[in-house]
Amino acid sequence: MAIATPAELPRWRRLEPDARREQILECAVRLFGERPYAAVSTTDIAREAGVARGLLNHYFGTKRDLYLEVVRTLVLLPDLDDATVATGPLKTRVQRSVEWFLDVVSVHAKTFVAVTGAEGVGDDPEIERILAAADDRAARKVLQTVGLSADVAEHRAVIRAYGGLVKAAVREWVRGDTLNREQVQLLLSQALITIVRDVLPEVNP
Amino acid sequence: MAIATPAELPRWRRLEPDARREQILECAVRLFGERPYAAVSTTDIAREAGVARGLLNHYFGTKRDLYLEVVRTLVLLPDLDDATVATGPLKTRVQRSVEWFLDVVSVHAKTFVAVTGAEGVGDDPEIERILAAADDRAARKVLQTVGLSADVAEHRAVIRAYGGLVKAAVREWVRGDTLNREQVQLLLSQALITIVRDVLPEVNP
DNA sequence: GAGATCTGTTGACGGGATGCCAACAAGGCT
DNA sequence: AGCCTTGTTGGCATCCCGTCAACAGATCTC
Repeated sequence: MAIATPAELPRWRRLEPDARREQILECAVRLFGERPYAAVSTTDIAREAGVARGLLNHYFGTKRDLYLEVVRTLVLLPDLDDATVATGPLKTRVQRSVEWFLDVVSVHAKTFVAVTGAEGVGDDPEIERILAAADDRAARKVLQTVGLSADVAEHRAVIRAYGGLVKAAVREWVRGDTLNREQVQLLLSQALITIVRDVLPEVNP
Repeated sequence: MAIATPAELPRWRRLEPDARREQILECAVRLFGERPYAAVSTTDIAREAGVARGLLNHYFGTKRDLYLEVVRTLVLLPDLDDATVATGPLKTRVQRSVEWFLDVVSVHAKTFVAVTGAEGVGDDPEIERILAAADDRAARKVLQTVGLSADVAEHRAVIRAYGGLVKAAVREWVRGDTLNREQVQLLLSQALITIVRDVLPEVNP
């Protein structure tokens, strides 16, 4: 027996602002993760969330603002476990640090590649800023892990550049065809060791 | 004596398809190099080229197609001079190669950073493909310069990853605040030396 | 439980950008 | 001079986005 149909049932449900915002954001993350920015319309996101298009603007401002929120959500990396803050010789610390990072990445591999990948013409200062902040945070962690101060701006800059190597290497790996994890680990470890040993001491003002 | 003014002078000049195409492409390169994709309208490009908007579609198809053409144009790097194909010890060859590269980059610095800059979420397969091809070309050049075969897929993959380091480092430099050219050169040289010496031999199948 | 109130949500409007295409005209040919 | 080729224009139809006034769930009051 079917449930009795009420004469009037609500056409839409009311949600707490935080809940609604979260729900919309989730849909946006999914869609922006699948297709390029321009290929995702606010109509798509609204439909996906089962919501009027105008509501996106109400909660996030412009489409671009929503997009920035998505990026901010995706670039967050979990903090380094205290357990993995290594002691011992440089080589050991570096290797363990790289291992930890690859572990983390391998979980969110697809998303990670999507976020750090896709380089194209048309610098977007705002996005640049967000990613730069994330890179700087990562650089501080790396310096801390290998036992150096994170307060030297030049050192952080070098490590941020090293981050470019990390991303590119992970992309080669996750894309699944060209390098395997061991090879990536070797590359990243050797490079970081050289940087800490031979480069950082020279860029110190 | 001034030239006699004809009663009617042409409202527009006819150009050879190639010439017109080239002219439009130049304007597109300039604008896309300055602002993000979405912030450049076809109207802007058309106005800049002194041409009707519809002509862009006639020559390039969609705005996106024009954009891809711009990317293709920008990622081309001049070939390595034969003169700079170094002989001598590895260290010398590497350093000269890095120097050459930085020279090239410093000319197109602004554009280079714009092209290789991070766009953010939303992998664009087409652009990915174009940039990957360019990276692979660059990787072959590097391998050739340091005197190795470019036929080992794993080696090219490692060097493509190295390209990530190069781009990130150049960005730190060109952005003008964090690293200077000497520091970048040191970083890139040391890293490449380590890669050639300690990494490539290990990833050989 | 009926009405007042609050506010989350809708739907339509205006501005702007894009792709398309038929008509137009510049420049060469006969 | 008139014709022909085809590079070029300009307007139309469509879609996307931001705004905002009006609507209607949900809650409170009496």
